[in-house]
Amino acid sequence: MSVRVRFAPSPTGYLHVGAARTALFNYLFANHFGGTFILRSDDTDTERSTVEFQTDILEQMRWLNLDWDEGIEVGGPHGTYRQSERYDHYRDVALQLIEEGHAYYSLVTADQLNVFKQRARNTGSSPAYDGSLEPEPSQISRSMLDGGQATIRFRIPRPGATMFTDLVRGEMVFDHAQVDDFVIMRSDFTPTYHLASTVDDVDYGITHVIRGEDLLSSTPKHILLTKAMHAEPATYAHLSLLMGPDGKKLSKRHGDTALSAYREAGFLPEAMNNYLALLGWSPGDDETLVSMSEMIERFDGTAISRNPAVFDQEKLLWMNGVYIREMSDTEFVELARPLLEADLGRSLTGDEVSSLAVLSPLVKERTKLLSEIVDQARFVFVAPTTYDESSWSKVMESPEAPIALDGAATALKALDDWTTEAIDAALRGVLEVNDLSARKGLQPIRVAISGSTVSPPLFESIQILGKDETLARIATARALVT
RNA sequence: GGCCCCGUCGUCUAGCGGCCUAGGACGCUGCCCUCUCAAGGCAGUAGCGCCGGUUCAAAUCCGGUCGGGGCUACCA
Repeated sequence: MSVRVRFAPSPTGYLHVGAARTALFNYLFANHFGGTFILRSDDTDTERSTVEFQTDILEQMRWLNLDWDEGIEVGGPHGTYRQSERYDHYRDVALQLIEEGHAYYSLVTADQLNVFKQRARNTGSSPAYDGSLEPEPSQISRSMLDGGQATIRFRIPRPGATMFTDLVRGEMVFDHAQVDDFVIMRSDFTPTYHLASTVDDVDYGITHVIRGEDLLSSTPKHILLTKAMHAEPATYAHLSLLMGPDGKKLSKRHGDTALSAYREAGFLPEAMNNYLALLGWSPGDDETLVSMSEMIERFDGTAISRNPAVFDQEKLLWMNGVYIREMSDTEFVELARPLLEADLGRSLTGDEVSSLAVLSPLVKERTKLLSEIVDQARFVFVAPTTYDESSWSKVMESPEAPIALDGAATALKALDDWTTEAIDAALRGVLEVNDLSARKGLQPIRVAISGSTVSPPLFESIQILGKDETLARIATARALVT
């Protein structure tokens, strides 16, 4: 039987990094076994679900290149893959479960349940609702059921226990005394997550359910439901949760959790995938940098870690830098150009695009975030209007500054061969004549042309800038030096 | 409170009874390279939560303990 897995987020929030990792693991697992990766929308929470969130989820999935073979928007043999459009079907299943004695109309109130749970807490017994508060069937009237009061609950067989082998955690046993007679249909006759999700897993032929550990204790419910539907339960794999730097479950207060925020900050999807994969999975052989195809080849679901992982932005940042450095200059220009144009508020001319291409390998080397490119490269396209304050006071107020600037102006003006090598030689000549160290003599020039003591390599920068522009900037800065 | 999961450097992890004086990566520190910043090279820093047991031998197996996390909704 071929592998069929699904990622089934509920559109009640943006796609966050933890969910993205779950999606990734499902994707890798499916592709490793040549199976099918399905994207479904578990949107039974009509109160909190929004199209905005749904759109974000699809957008981020596509950005990460986690292509799904079946599901939302791409279609498949099971309709729209949105639970909100299958309510009739879930009702039929629920009614069938009642008919077969696996479920019942429940009239217990929230208040009664609270008392029940509180008493259980006080006596130290199980707080799982066992159906003991329901009225005698003979006392249930038609009007009670039609009055919108009744929910439908699944009847947990008691005594009993559910056992299953979790792919990452091994043998699991849950005593039914600890499992609630849970609601499968709300009083407004809409299905809950447990029902809809399980019905879909059965209908769609899901073979492996790979999801977060927060659903581990709900698994007995899903297995019992599946069996009540006369189906074979899937194999389950529960992934540990992602934590914030303080060891608490990753949430907004730890900073960005929305994947879109990482995209906007300038992270590459390749880096994101690589980093996320390492959170809870080991490719073996002490390797850290793993391409998507290598991950697919190695990910068979066996090397998944059981312990929770802290989402470490520092390492992600490092990895992003690695991926940026590894990309071709052409790719880099393609990514950098729109960023620069947005910053400048205009299109780049053909000559400017050429300059960017020459500059690319230099900027690429010192970029960890795509968003940093603009600050590094802007000076090539527009002369500094202000100078970085600390840069200026550090080098332009030194006694060497005017000497260096004047020397450079003279030497460069006389230079006809505008190559990096010639510029290098000319400027070093200036250093020698004036007995200046490279540090003392070159930094003023750097500040003059780039506005800062930090910039791409000087000689290359000057070469790209051109003679006229370079001399103009040196003159402008020189006029401000006393 | 009940049930469940987890516990190796600060962080992600390798480790499946002797190969471990515990390996790799990020970070951090120092040195080298160097026109700045990066990148790169080299070196260093730091860990098996604790207690007991099994064994000739335990990070690895068992029990307990402590700590962290999850679930305990007509949310998913």
